[in-house]
Amino acid sequence: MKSEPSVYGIDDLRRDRRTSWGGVRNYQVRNMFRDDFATGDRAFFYHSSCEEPGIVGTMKVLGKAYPDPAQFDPESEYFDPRSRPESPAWLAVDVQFQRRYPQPLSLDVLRRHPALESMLILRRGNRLSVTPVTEAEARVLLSLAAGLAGRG
DNA sequence: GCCAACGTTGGC
DNA sequence: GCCAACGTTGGC
Repeated sequence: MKSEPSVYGIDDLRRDRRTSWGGVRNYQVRNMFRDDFATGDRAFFYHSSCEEPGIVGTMKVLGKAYPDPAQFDPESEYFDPRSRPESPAWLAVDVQFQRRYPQPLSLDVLRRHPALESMLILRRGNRLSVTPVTEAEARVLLSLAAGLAGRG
């Protein structure tokens, strides 16, 4: 799950302990929230548009997706006048802070790893702020992350 | 339903 | 700031 640290980063999540991951206005992501997210799922936190893009930690999904309240709030930048409460267009999920890596798993490192070659988030032109990670990819990422800790 | 124009994203 | 790449929009 991708976010710009200048907007909301891993340190913000660590401080808040948990947050509503909303404001996503993309139908593919909406569908993933709706169909693929389950309580207890784990997710990687990715920093984009920053000095060192990469995976900076992990979090846990706290429950099923629910209507993103911001879509009904005219004051919100995520307001969607076409959305109706009886058929909400956009969803959000609650996530809980789990871990912050001592240093980011940099985009460079991720790109160099053959086992991560087909990860969607690394694909050129990827537009999705939430992308699936396979079991095998997750294992590789977690072991790379474990390696980071040692270098402290 | 097509498709060009447009806006946004994100790495560099 | 640039630019490639994509999703969305809207005219037809």
